[in-house]
Amino acid sequence: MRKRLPKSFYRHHDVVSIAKKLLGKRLCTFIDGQYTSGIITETEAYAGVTDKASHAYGGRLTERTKVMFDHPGTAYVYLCYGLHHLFNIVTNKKGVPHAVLVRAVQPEEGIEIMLQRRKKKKVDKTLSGGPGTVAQALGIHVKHSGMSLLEELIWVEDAGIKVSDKDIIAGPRVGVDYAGEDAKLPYRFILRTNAERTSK
DNA sequence: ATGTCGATTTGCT
DNA sequence: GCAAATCGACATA
Repeated sequence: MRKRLPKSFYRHHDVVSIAKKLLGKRLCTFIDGQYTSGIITETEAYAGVTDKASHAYGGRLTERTKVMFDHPGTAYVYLCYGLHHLFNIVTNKKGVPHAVLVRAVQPEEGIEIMLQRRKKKKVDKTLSGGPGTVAQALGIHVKHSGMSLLEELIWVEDAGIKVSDKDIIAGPRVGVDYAGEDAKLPYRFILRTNAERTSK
C-alpha cells in the first residue's frame, strides 16, 4: 500500500480536519538520491487570512507567503530564526492560504541517512521530534518551497494506520503567543501513542 | 536605511 | 533554566 495521497485529499475547506487526518500518514522524501520517510505524529493547522498566527493573516502576500496561495498539495517551507527550515502542506483551493505544519514524525525508512543529516549517533526523540528537526532529518530545505507533493521529491502516503478521535490530543499551538485570541485555538494535534513529552 | 523579532534547537551554566 | 545562533520579513523613518 504505497500510494501518494491524491490532490483531492488536500483540497478541502477545513484545514483543521486535514491536520487531524495527516496524523498516522507517512511523509516521504527522495532528496539527493536518498529515500527517507516517517510517520506523522504531530501537526498544527494555520487557517489563512482569518488566523492571526498565520503568515498569510489578512491576505499578506509576499515572496515567502505566495506559495500558500498556490494549489493544494504544495509544500510551503520557510526559514525560522534564520536557521530552521519548517515544512508545511498547503490545503484548500488555490487562492486560499491554508496550511498544515508538520511538527513531528517517527522515523521509518532511511534512518541511517537521517542520523547522518542530523549528525546524531542514536535514534531518539530529538532526531525528528520538532518542526525544525523533521525538515533536517528528511532533507527538506527552503529551496523545496513551492514543490508539489504529487511529484517525485516529497509526498505523503497512506500507511494503513487507523486513527480515531480518541487517539488524538488537541491543544493550543506552540510559539504563537503574539496572535492574541487566536493563540488559544486548539489547532495542534498529537497522536496519543507518541504523547510522552518531557515537560519544559 | 535601520531595528526588531520570529510557527526553534542546542549547549552551557 | 537561559541565551546564542542567524536571516529575512515587516514596521518605522
